[in-house]
Amino acid sequence: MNISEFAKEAGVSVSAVSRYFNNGYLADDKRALIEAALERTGYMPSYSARTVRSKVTKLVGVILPKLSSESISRITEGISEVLGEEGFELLLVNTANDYKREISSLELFRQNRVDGVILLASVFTDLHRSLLSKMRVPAVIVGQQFKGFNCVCHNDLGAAYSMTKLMLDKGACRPAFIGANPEDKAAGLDRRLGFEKAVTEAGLTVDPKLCETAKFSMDSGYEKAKHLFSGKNRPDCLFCATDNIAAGAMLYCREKGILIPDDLMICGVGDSRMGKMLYVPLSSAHLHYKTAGKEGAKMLLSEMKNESGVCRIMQLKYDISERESTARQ
Amino acid sequence: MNISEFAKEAGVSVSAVSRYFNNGYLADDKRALIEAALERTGYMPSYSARTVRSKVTKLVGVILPKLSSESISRITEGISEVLGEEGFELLLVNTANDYKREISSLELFRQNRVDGVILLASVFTDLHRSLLSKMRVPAVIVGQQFKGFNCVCHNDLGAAYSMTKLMLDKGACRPAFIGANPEDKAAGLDRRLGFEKAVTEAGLTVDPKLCETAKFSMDSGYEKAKHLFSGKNRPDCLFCATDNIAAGAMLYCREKGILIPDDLMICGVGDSRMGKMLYVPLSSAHLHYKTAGKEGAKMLLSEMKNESGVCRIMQLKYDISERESTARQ
DNA sequence: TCAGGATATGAAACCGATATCACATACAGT
DNA sequence: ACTGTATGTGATATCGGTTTCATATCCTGA
Repeated sequence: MNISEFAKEAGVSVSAVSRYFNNGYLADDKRALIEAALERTGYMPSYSARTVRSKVTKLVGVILPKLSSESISRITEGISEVLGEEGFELLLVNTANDYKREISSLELFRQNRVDGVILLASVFTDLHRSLLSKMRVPAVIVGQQFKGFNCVCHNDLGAAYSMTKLMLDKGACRPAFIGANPEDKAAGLDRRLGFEKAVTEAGLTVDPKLCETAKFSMDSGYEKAKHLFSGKNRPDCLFCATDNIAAGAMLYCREKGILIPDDLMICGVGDSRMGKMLYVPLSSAHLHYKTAGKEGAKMLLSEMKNESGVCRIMQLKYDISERESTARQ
Repeated sequence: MNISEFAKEAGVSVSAVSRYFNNGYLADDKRALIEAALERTGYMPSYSARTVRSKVTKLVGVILPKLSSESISRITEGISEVLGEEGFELLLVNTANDYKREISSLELFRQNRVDGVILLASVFTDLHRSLLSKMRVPAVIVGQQFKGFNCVCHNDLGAAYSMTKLMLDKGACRPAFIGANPEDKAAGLDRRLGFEKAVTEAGLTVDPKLCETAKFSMDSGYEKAKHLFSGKNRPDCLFCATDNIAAGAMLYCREKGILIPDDLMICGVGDSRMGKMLYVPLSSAHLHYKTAGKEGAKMLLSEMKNESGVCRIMQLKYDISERESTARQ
């Protein structure tokens, strides 16, 4: 059933029906006629038809590298909360860390499908940049800083620095590092730089043999920890770029009888629910993921309202959650 | 730029452009002309305009009660994987466990916005039923069994039964229970019934004083465990409806020096990543969440292809992950 | 040679809404 | 009485595509 059939059924004009759904001028008697007919027929205006003419989709495209990750799902929750309040729905694309899908989703969103785009991704390339600037709707990047675009990001360098410093201040002198792919500027490169800054500032040198690059998984953390402890120079503290990596490393320590924090202090980033529950509660940098999602959504909303054109960058603060894994005297 | 402007720019007819994007008959020379103009202009056909006429949205609505939950994000990942392969996008609604938003989303999806709907919800009412049957597109429910509709669900009763039996078989004789809201048929009622079945079969009786109802959170598990241990009749084994609840209970035990598994065996349901990493690794029923999502998506796909009209129910099996928390001799 | 299918084409109707327009009425202020 | 503003109305153009239709050409096999 379309609007003209429905209008006939209700005994009003097509325009009246359209006005009913769009808060235009409408007399009460017509309103009642329409409501009665609505009861009888269950008519619903077609979303795409109204979008063709009005150009308003009330939809925001969200591109994610993964779904079942605590940090990402928290960010998404923040996004969904803020946009939901404003009547926006989410068109979600899970790229499964596939570069091609990231690109093809950005292409997809050029078909006037969405009023705005929020992009979470780990590695940014020139192709991203070119597609983002071709975009006809506002876009916000969450979790990474990408020059020339609207961003909400964390202070990854600071967080890594503080956590490493925390351990060095307690007397550790052979710091080890398990990080992520340095092409990922936030979780990979910046956290590495933060670690290195703290080590250097403490008057120590970064031992390349005590630095590993892992994937974002517990298994990978376990393997890299094994590798770290196979060398001669045994570390006495370990900074991991994520809590998951740290959890894997701790699993290895538990198996091998390496005592935490006595033999090895260890900390992560992200302050996951799991970290608090490990056999030794994990010290971690608390990043405000949900806030990042919320702020990203707010930034997008304001971009969608006025075409400010000014590019904004927001960096969120972090907190230090100190627990037993670094509780050495 | 619209299709007729673009057609003029490319030097072909509007029909030719439409055919180019829809694999109709088209001569190679026109194809080349169009591709060249595409390079020059970056033209993209409007999604909503094509949807008005063709009725195909290539979109599936997914209604979730929450985003940042491991089980739900796993299900969603399964859904997204299968539908993504078939070229569908997800229109995601996070209801934040708000009953009204569940209903309003179902309303939303009646505007010809999606080709199908997947619904995850905890509590089902007559209103859900009535809206689902008014739906003009196929729908599949994941995680609950709801008579008369397509469902993919877990064997919650069996899982709870097996986990409880596991502990009783090891000699426990004062079984306790921390469950979820019984209006949630799957995680609340069925898991309770499974617990009760195992207890009764073992020749024991269910002690109401050893049965609590918690929320789906660690904090709530902690509180309910405290309450359980405040009574005179101390339990020697504890079945929790979720791993999160179990983790909270274990936290309490750790604080109070209640030894696991010696003083208290404990197990959960869901086999979360966290459960394996707790200070005593948690025994749990492994539910195949991602598979549930995948199967739900496949079921929806087949419904969207042919209007079978037959209602199907698929119940997935579960596995038992036995770990130290029930390792009593 | 001719029937008939596959390929190819562009004009025009159509999808189901909203926006515009010209116009009607009621009522307040001058 | 006259003007201006807010409210209310329905016919119709319009949004940007797809589908239909009438028609043309090429090739194959009988």
